[in-house]
Order: sequence, then C-alpha cells, then structure tokens
Amino acid sequence: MRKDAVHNRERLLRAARELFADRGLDVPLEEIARSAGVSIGTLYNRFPTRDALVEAVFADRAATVTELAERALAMDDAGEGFAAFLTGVCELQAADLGYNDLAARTVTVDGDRGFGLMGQILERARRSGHLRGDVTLTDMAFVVWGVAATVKATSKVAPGVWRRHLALALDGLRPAAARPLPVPPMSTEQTRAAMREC
Amino acid sequence: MRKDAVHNRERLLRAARELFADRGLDVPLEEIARSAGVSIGTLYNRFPTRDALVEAVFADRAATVTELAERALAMDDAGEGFAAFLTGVCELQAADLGYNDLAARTVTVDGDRGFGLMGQILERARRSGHLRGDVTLTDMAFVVWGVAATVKATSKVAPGVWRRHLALALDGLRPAAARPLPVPPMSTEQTRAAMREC
DNA sequence: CCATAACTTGAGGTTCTCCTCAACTTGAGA
DNA sequence: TCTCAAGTTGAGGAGAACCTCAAGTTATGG
Repeated sequence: MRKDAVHNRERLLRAARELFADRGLDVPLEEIARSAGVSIGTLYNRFPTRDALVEAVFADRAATVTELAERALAMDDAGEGFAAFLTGVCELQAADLGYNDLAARTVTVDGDRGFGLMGQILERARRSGHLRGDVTLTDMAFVVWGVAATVKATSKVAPGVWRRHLALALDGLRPAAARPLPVPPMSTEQTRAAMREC
Repeated sequence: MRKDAVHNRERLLRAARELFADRGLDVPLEEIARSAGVSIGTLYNRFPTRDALVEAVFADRAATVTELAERALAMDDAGEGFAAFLTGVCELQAADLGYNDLAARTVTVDGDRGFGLMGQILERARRSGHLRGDVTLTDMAFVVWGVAATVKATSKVAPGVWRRHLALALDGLRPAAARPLPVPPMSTEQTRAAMREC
C-alpha cells in the first residue's frame, strides 16, 4: 500500500472513531470523509461497506473484552469478578456511543472465546453463591441491551447514571432477591437472531 | 367535518395503528396512506405532522396507564400492586411496537396525573417494605428503557422473554438484594431531557 | 338540482444518504 | 527522470422519505 494511502486510511479511522464515539454508528459516511479531509470516493476505496469501517474502528474491542473477562476470572472473589466484568463492558459502552450501538449486537455472543469465558465467569459466580442459579448466559443480553438504552438516552444529559441502572440490574442477579422467573431463557439461536435485529 | 372525511380519518387511524404496532413508530407515512387506501395528501390534511398522527393513535394510552395505576393502588398488597403496575405498562409495550417506542419517551413522566399516581405506588411499596428505600421515581425509566430495548430486539424472535427481563429488574428493586447505589438518581429535568433524546 | 365549501389527489420539488466511475493526480521503482 | 500502477476526486445517478399545492371531485344545505 502506498504511503499516502496509509495516511488517508488512518485519517479516516481517526475521524470515524471520533464521530462514532460521539453520535453512534449511523453517522453519514460523507461526514466522516469530510471530517477526515478526504473525498467520499477515498472512503469507499478503503472501506467498501459501512460494516468494514465499523469493524476496522472497533477491531480492538473484542480483545479488550476478552482481557476484561480474563481479569475477572483472575479475581479472588467470584462475585466481584462477575460484577467487574459487566461493569467493564458497560464502561466501554458508556465511553463510546458507537460501541454502545455495536455491543447490543455482538458482545454477549462475541466469537467463541469471549462467549466461553463469560460462561466461566457466570458459572464461577453461581457456584460461589454470588449469582442466582436460574440465570443463563443469554440473560446477560438484558443487561447489555438495558444499559445500552439508558446510555443512549442519558449520555448527553446525565452521563453517569447508567451506573445506577447497572447496579440495580446486578442486584437483580443476586440470589438474595430471587423469585422464580416466569419464562424460560432465550436459546443461543434466539439471542443471536435478536441481536441481528439491532 | 364531512362524512367522507371522518371515514378517511378512521381508515388512516386504523392503518397507522396496525403498522405502528407491527413495526414501530418510524413507518413511512406514505405507506400508512397507501395501506389506508387514501392519498398522502389526505393524510397530511388530517394530520399535519407525524406527531399529530402518533398522538391520535395512542390517545387512549394515557388513560389506560392511569387506570393501571389506580388498579395497582387498589390492591391489598403494595408490593404486588407495584409489580402489577410495571408489568401492565410493559405488557402494553410488548403488545405494540409503536407504543414501545413511545413509552420510552413519555410513560414515566406522563403529564401530571400518571406521574403522581406512580409516585404513590412507589411510596406505598416502599413503606410496606417491598421496595428498596433508595430508588426514586426517575429510576423507573430504567425499567421502561430496558424492557423497551429487549422488546424491540426480541419481539419477532422470542416474543415472551421480556417478562424474564422484567422479572430480573423487579428483583433488583427489592430490598433483599439491595447494595448501595453508586450515583444519585436523575433529576426530573434530566429524566425529561433524556426522554426527549429517544 | 345547484352552488360552494370541504375534501381528495398525486405529480413533483426538496432533502438526505448511498454509492459509482471516468478523469485526473501522484508515489515510487527502474 | 520517466512510467504507470496505485490512489484520489467529486459530480451525479439512484432511491427513500418528506411535504406542498394547483387542479379536480364530492358532500351537503338551501
């Protein structure tokens, strides 16, 4: 790849990163190009689809989430680990409206590694009595969707309140207050399909 | 108003009701007109803005919610009343993707009556020990936003699971599992502003 | 049955975003 | 320095949704 091409690619990624973070994933591509000081044609040269751009911008996130998961598993207290993991993911969401949009359709079932690790975090928390026995991996989608909605509504107006929403959600996942759940959890397939709807 | 005008108005409302329910509030107006068997011009004659149409379609909902609230207050068990009220609101959301969109920006602070009644429901549940002491009226927005997000994602793919999300949320509102909340609640003004963002 | 106010119609202007491609420019290897 | 593959450009076509308004149609009171 030519030097100027590399340069432009970087400018595009920088611009996209910034605009996505501030306004979510549906910023007009032309605006990204303009903000990068590059023509719309160049943007399409480097990133043939919006998804390609989004993927490039958030390429690092999967690793970040995996790292969060590993750190959570390394913690002594399984309950704290569980909370820390979800808090970490939500912090990523709150810090970037683009990732907030993205999380709702990827995080919980992301690839295989992340999914597996998250299963372990849950299992460990459950075993040690910090997590109610009747919640499953797919229920974590509720937390992500819920916080995503709150972040979207409040990020400009009450930037920290999502923590309150998350805290309430976490309290609902503890055994102490558990009441029987009224319907069975989503299957993995249903969860995947639901995320496609976002 | 002329007889045919009344008739067309009704056809428009019927069509809008159906399309909103099925696909949410952002159905193209032209599609509503077409589905009502009427021209786009007529639609604009009757409803100069989208909001006017939305308001007409969901005019009854405010009363329904008030009625839900009154019924909740009439229940013997304050905790059950509280749960029944939120469940009722969420049932309205799940039954109609249009109202699901709308609820996120009106329900909690709707007018004055609904707001006041909801405050009473909360207060009563708190007094009787069924609701943790540190949640406020504005926190109810989290429940509505959260369930709205889940409904939107799952309604076509796992129609009942929102009940599971709601059950977990309600458990988080009980005193049993309460841990100190990390940040203060939204002010009424912040809540109102956040709803405008939807 | 007539006059007319009320109503309906839909083509078309506007705006927005997406995406393409023919013409031009430039970096870098020979 | 020269050549040309690699890269850039931006006007403009396509499509979706919004909204208007001049021309035509129809209900209704007299």
